[in-house]
This record gives sequence, structure tokens and C-alpha cells, in this order.
Amino acid sequence: MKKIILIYGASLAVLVFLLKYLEYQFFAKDLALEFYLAVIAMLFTGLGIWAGFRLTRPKGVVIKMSADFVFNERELERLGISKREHEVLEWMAKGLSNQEIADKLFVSLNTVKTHTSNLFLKLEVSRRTQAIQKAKELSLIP
Amino acid sequence: MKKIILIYGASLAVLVFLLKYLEYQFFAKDLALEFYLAVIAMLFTGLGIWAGFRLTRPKGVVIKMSADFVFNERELERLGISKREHEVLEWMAKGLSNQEIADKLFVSLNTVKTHTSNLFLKLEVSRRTQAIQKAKELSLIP
DNA sequence: CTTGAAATCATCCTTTCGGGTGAAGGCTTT
DNA sequence: AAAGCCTTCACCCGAAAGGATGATTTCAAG
Repeated sequence: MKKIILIYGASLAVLVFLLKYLEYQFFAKDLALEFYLAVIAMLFTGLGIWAGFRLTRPKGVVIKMSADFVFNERELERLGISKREHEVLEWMAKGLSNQEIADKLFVSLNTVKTHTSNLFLKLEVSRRTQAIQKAKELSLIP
Repeated sequence: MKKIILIYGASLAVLVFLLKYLEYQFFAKDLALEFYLAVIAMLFTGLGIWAGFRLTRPKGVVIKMSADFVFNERELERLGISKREHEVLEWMAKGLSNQEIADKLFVSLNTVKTHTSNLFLKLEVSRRTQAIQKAKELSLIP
């Protein structure tokens, strides 16, 4: 923010200087008024465009609550992912550990590990973070 | 786009008309040159701001391929996440292991581990999958 | 009834993660 | 100069994850 103010201040200073110089030229060398005006107009138009550019840049806080998720059943079938595996995948994507998923689904840790292993094979990945990524790309999960 | 051009053209026409009127007043009523200049400057600054606004906010007609992700710098600052940590976060979200990230950034595995640990503290999570999730919610990463 | 897929659980072993702690060098601010 | 943050790296330890393999049960389809 400080930077912007500095740049703006500097620009203004330069502009004022230019204007004064042009004003001098105007009276000294009898330049056409139109030329003088054109230069001023262009300069301030440029300044305005720049200012508008800065002003319209939101710089943050855009929260999107898109709920437009269409479940891709074809991909599921194509990859041969079973219902249970898909369930595990969903919990995995929510950041749960294998143990926590096991507790959620009332099965043993080993079972979840088996499911995750199979998932990794079917999704052709080797880590859960990659699995989540790929699953989202394929619209297997929201 | 045609609309914008039309409006811009119309505005220019009006401005020119105004200028000519002012020019007449200038010579006829002996207004101060400074006043004349100030009016011109303000007008064109306003025009520029409007143009900049239009240019940066196409509002529709532009085909945007990339996802509408607006980087949330405020959250980053609020959470006190450094540039390097954010960088690690990005690679983490792409499914890379700590070792792979270390290779990408040309630092040691230990360094990456330090960054991830700090990230987990700052994001108030305990697993990388959760960190990725939270970072996405906060628009820290696409 | 047999076959096969799905779901369940297990064991063994290796790699990766996560947590804790410490520390050195660089850069900025006070 | 001193304080503070960032970045870098190190070591240790336990927990979690991943890979390989095998086994049992259930259930639907051939």
C-alpha cells in the first residue's frame, strides 16, 4: 500500500513538472494551444487509466461457494472403483487419516489401507494427496 | 465491446465539444489558464479512470480459460505465512512429497519439513491433506 | 453350483510424515 | 548495536502411510 502511494505521488510530481515545462514552452515558443491541450489530455487520460486499473483491482477476499458438482459415474466405472473405495476416497479428501476413516466406517485400519492401496492403483497415483487431486479432476468428488 | 467503443466515442465527442466551449470562454472572458487546465485535467482523469475501469472489467464477453481464482493476500498476512512457506504449500497441494519439493526448491528435506511444520501450525492443521483443504478454502492456493 | 468381484482383516516391511528442539546466517526494523 | 523474522539445515523419535501378499466371507451372476 505504501508503494502505491509513493508511485502515485511520484507520478503526480512528474506530471506537474511536465505541465509547468509545457506551460513555459507554450508562452515562450508560441506552441499551438491545441497541442498543449492534447498533451495534457493524454497524460491525464493515462493517469486516469492507471488509477482506474488500481482501483478496480479487488486484491483478495473472493470466496466462491460453487456447488456445481456433477458426479462422474462413468469415470468411476471406467476405473473400476467400488462404492466402498469411493467412500474411503471421500473421507480421504476431507483430510482424515486412515485410522479416522476406519473409525467412521466401523472397519479396521487394515481394511482402509487395503482400500486406499487399491485406489492408488486404480487412480495411478502413489500418494493420497495426488489421489485427492486426481479424483477432483475427474469429478469423482466435489 | 461495440458498446464500449460507442460510449467511448460519444464521450470523446462530448469532451471535445466541452473543450471547444471552454476554449471560447477562455478567449472571450479571459479565464485563468490554470482554471482551464484544471478542468481539462479533471475531465480526462475521469475519462481515464472510467476507461481503466472498463478495460479491467470486461464484464462478460471475454473468454476466461483459467479458473477464477483471486489470491487472498490478506489471509496470508493475517496468518503470517511467508513467501517460502506459501511456495511449499503450492507444491504440497500438487501432491508432491517433501523430498520432491526439496528437489524442486533446491533445498534440503529438513528445510521443507520445517516449512511444512510451520505451515501446519499457522493453518492450525496436523496433516498435509487438511492443510491443502484449508488453504483452498482461504483462497491461498487455486 | 461354481465363479468372480467386493469387502473384510492380517502380517511384514519400508518410506514418508509430523513433532520437538536447536542453531547459524541474512535481512529489516528499531 | 540489538531485536526480530525468514530461511536454511540438522538430529531424533514415534506415528502414519504405502507396498506386497495372502486369506476369509458374502453375494450376485453365469
